[in-house]
Amino acid sequence: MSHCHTIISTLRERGYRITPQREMVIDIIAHADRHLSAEEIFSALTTRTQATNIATVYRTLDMLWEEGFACRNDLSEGKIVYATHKHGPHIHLVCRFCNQIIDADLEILGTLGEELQEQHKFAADLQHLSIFGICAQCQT
Amino acid sequence: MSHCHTIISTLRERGYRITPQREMVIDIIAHADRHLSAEEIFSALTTRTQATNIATVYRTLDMLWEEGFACRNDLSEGKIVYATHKHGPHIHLVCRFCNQIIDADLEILGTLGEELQEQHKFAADLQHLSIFGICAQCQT
DNA sequence: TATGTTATTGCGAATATTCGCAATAACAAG
DNA sequence: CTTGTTATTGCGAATATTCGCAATAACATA
Repeated sequence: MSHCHTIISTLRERGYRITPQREMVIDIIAHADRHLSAEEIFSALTTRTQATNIATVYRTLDMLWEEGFACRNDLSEGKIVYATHKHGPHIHLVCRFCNQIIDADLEILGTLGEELQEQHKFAADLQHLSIFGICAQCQT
Repeated sequence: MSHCHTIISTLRERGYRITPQREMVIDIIAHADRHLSAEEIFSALTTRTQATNIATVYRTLDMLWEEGFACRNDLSEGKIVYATHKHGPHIHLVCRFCNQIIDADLEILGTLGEELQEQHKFAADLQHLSIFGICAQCQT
């Protein structure tokens, strides 16, 4: 089953209604090779259908983010960008210069989740974690 | 030397000009007991002076964030909030329900910084790290 | 398949954030 | 203290994001 269909059937199981708009938004960000802004997603959407609206795009993206299927990064350049979590949970290394996103395995965090729970009674959602910094190419 | 003055003199050393507006914004967020939105900071500012503007507030907050003196969190509730890093670098545990921010010591991350450098050649800026999740009170 | 419930959409308005540019003011140097 | 350079401000416009509400449509049930 493709990545899109996995997301869609999971959403259905969780009680969400699957609308064409939601399917198309999921399809667009799942097949993008980089993070997209809401405006970019909206304009990709309008090439497929006129029955759409930017507010719906924002709502869908928020929902996907809350359900753990998209990441959401304020790159401090006037907009927020979105992408799907393609291959299961992982953390995002966001380059401040080129805005490239590198995926890293969750296990690099070691016992961080347990430690936060022990020391601060905090249930961390590490699947949403984005770490800002500078990537290899931009360190020159 | 107070926390505000430390920030201000460091900014001056780094070549920034210190304006009354900047001093007041720093003072406001440094003495707040929680994260403030730009609008809240702006209205606190207008009680002190009329010579001010919301765009300047945003620009000052961005600058403080870039220089590592403020954190900046998209709480996904329609606005971004800001606060100073009061007692040296630390990470922020942000509760998704009550928006409370808990400070945690950087050392809880262990060797994460080194590992990211080794495995991904990524120079992580861990002083800006915010981890979302659910705090103790909201876990009931 | 037809129907009822209610989540979701589209729209327009409200709010939040950034941008461009001319005027101002911080501060280094004389 | 005065002057020159130029970073910073204030303003208004542009853009980005959210909100309220009536109309629509997804889907469970019969």
